[in-house]
Amino acid sequence: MTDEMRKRSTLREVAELAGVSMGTASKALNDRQHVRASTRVKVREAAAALSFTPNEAARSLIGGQTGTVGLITGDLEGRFSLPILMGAEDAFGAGRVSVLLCDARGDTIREKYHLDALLRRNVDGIIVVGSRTNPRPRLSGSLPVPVVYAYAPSESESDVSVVPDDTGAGALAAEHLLATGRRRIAHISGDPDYTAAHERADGIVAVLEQQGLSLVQGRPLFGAWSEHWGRTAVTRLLEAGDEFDGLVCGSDQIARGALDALRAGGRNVPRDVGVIGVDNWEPMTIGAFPMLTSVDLNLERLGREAAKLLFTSMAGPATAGIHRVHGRVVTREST
Amino acid sequence: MTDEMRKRSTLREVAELAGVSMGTASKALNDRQHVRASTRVKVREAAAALSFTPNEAARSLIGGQTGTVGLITGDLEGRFSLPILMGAEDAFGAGRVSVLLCDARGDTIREKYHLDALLRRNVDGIIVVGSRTNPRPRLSGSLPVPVVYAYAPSESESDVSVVPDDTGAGALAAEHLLATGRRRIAHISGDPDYTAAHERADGIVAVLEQQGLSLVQGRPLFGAWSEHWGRTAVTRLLEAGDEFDGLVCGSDQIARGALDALRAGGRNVPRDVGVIGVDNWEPMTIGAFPMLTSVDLNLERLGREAAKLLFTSMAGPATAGIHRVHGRVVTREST
DNA sequence: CTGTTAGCGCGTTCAC
DNA sequence: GTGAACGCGCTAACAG
Repeated sequence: MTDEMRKRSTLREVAELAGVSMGTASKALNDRQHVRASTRVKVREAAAALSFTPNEAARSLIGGQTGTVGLITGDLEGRFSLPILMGAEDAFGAGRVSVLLCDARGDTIREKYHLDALLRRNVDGIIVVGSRTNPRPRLSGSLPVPVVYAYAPSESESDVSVVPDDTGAGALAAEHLLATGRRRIAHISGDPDYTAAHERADGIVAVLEQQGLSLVQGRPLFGAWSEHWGRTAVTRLLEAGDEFDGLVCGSDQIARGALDALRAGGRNVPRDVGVIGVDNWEPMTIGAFPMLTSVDLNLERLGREAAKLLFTSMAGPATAGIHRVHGRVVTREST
Repeated sequence: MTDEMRKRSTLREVAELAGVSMGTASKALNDRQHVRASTRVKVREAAAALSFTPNEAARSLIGGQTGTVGLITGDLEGRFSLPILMGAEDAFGAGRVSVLLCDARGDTIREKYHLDALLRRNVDGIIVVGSRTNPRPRLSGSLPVPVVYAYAPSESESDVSVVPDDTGAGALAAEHLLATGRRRIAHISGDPDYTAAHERADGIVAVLEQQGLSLVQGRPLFGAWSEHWGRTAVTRLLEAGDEFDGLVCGSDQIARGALDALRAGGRNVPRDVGVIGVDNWEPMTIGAFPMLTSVDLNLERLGREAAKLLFTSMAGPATAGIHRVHGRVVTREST
């Protein structure tokens, strides 16, 4: 661009400017012993004058570690990857570790491609983020670095995986509705191809059964993770005439549609029906009218957990298997 | 973890296994000349057997380039950063360049911190993504690598910036409403601290004036980028009794709130009022009822543009100043 | 065509 | 307390 294309300065230049040898300069800058205080100051000043930044490539060539981890995601929107990224930065301590983010777009070929790029760059570890919680095939080949699977667990039990506790999330939602006095509870969820849809439903049903209750219509209504489906499903429920006073929606988007249809059907939320969603996706929950109660899956925590597990895996073996991160209910106006 | 902790193999090992020297092995693997075909095959096989991946750190130590760019974002949600990330991957060719993503969370201290980390890692270039289109201070210091500012332009004209064409977006929205026969057009927008709010309004007003028209109520209603504000503002408009048949909303979220309030006020969309938003954020637009027409700011294109500009900056000076990326109207049911 | 050598920038021995 | 020498893994230039 302009004047800013200052060439990067090297340790040798710093040493020359300070009038010492490279070895001394190195020690001075890295806070090592056997350097006189006055020399240290001289070197530091020289480094500052040249705005010297050590070359990580050279450094990692020696140490074998790069201070870099790879994050391969299949999650286009970043709804899951970004909290995980932020969690990773938190867990590692910002600056100490940098994150290489690759978007595989759910494509195995691209995934392999990015994996190669990450290995060439000698990442110290890899986090693989899925776009749904269905188990996924492990990364192919035997890798020279630890891998942690986040959101979508690996099919292999010997891998380390961190997933949201979807069964628990369903249970939390059901318990919350029961606690607010609802007894006739319906459940609308998304695409039945998603493991999460079934697990959340299982969690709900288990809680209801403990109270001798069952779902309105006897089963969940599966469809799609969309507002449209939320409207359609509620309309059907209303037409069927099965009265209900509590509604668990498989996602906040479904819940938004449900709120619309309930209002259109003359039902007041929360007076006539309590509604709870899952995800606690704020643009959806805060924007809703009334504001939507939702189960937060604690994805940032999931991200931090994944980062911590990767961190321990980098030192030695970490506990293999599936780690579950619990959610929490965020209460708003709809219940 | 388990057996997979295979040590990384080096070129020397490949060379030994293939029974050649390192130099030859290097040439063979890098498709360089002066290697017999049979030798090349032998080396390749050895490399495959050891699942050898070249060490980029060593390679970049020689070439001075790391094949890595930094992306510093202040955009928490990733609404802008991720399209830009994907655009960058597209533009560079996936795998050739990897992206280090840092989240500065709008904090100057963190930004400086991450900048340092990126420089230590010898990135070939940096893209800075803002969370709003207001001009922002340039990265401090004279940097040894090119920088491109995306979404939020640099305050300095001598930097390279890429921003959405907000004035144009407003104009597109107004033109679209006029084209569908609306004449009495109101405009609800977000936080007036955002440059984007004013520019979009300017674009709308300019188009209306060309037709001898002006905004209902004579000026835009500024507030917040929320559904709540959309509802409030429309309610006020309806109460004021100023009739309108077209409504430009500064964001899709505002538009969602507006749709709700219009329905509550007995107005049919699109029959009585045509509504158009900005962002084309699909969870919002597709989920709306009726589905929302919106101006797409073409952020992926903005991302690709930023990546291309960075790419050219890496070779030589690129055109300084602010580059604007035009939006487009995505027509749905609300107009 | 293939092998040998030097050196990228840095940290870490060792001698001094 | 300081400096010189070696090597991390790789490529480039030259020698054979």
